[in-house]
Amino acid sequence: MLDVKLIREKPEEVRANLARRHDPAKIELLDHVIATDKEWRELTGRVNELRRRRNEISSEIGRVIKSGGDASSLKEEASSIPSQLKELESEMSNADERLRDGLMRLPNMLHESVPYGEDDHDNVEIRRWGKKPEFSFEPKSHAEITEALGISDFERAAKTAGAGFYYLRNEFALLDHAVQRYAIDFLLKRGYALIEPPFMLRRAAYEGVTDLADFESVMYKVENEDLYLIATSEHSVGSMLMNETVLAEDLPIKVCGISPCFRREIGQHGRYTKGLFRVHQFHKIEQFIFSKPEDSWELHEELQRNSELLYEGLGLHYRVVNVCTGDMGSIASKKYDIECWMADGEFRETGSNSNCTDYQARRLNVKYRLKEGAAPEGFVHTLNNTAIATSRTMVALIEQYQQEDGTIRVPDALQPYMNGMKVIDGSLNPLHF
RNA sequence: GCAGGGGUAGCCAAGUGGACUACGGCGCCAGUCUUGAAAACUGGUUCCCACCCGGGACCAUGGGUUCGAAUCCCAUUCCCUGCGCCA
Repeated sequence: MLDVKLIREKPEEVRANLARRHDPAKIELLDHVIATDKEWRELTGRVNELRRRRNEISSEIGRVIKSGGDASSLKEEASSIPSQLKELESEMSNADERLRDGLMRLPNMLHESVPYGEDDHDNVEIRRWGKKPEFSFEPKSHAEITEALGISDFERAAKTAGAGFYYLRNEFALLDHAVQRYAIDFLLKRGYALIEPPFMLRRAAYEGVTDLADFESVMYKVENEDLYLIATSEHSVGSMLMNETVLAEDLPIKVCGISPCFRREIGQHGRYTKGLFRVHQFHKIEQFIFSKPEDSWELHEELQRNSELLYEGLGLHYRVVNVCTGDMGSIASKKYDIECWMADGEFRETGSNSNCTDYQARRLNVKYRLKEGAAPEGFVHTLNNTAIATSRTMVALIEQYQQEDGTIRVPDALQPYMNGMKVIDGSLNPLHF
């Protein structure tokens, strides 16, 4: 959420920033917010004036009664106020609700280093690591490879849960855990606190961390409960400090969040949906940081280095793109995506690194103070970055490490987490169906 | 799930319809004093509107009763204790 004062004081700055997004609806929304804010302030003034009168008369009544006098004429004068007040207050809270709703839908201010562009084609590649894998044979997709090895079963998952689900078997399930432990150990060594958070959140917490439109297209809701399955541990880790004021000396708070992630992925059918690339559930090791405002841009780069080192440790060929203005979601101020090379020759997103500045913190009301006992200094900044999303990382691993005989080489860094296994060949406790 | 007790500012804590402008203490900020610091004293400490005076809101959250609610009523939520259930 943006600071409404920024919108009041520098509306042209906000408008110019919004214009970079190629989304005229957001400009209209800004105008709506400005008008609603004006309306709200006017109503607030009238309500406060009426309340002042009521308070005056009421305390006068109190004084008269205490001194044994007759307050009935004063009471009569006061009796008309509550109904007037109630009407004005309901107008005011209506305006307040519309203002808040508008503010919750206005996106974050984009950082000046975000490249201008219309959609993901305009994202700017800033780095490429490793070599494109060379094969003496026609490389296959991870779905083909793993089904042939008997370690994945997408068909039966479609039968029992629908498209976008999977049964991972034996080496594949082990690989899922191996990449998680690999990422966890990497972050533990760097001082990140390990947190396994709630896998469901209430709406009030959720609204603080996510774009409201996501509720329609992304979130699974639990029936008859005010609970939503989390789409990433970013959401439950981020909302952990909701309505709290932390000490500056405790910042930055660096967290390694681990959780399953659940996503409906409405409207994504047909977009590279075969196999494990786009699924309704996966595991993710997430990096999350609460920081002082002045530190967030440096920490954004630290998070980026962490992700790249993780992929380099796995020997995966990847590139980094600076996400352009037209491809940016509403929460982040700046975002880097990491894209790994896949067997069809394309680089596809496997992770995403965002500096959300104070946008989430203002929604969640997470502040910091300089000393114990001091008044709050301001809102913290929040950052989040994928460490490893198991599904997509495994797609890249399997497709880049596939061998001509249909087996998959296990990267050195993962072998300790795979009980020393060097090659995945489907021989671990095979299932004959 | 049932029964009882509770939630007051950064922390502790008083307050059961009008003296609440929420007592008091600790912490924190500023000033006075001091070579400097401590102590002492004075003012301040959350949010909103106006920002010059000032006004409004906030006692877990949301409603209600009343001229007036931290205080009374209802719902929700969280914590504690006991019982029940349970991996």
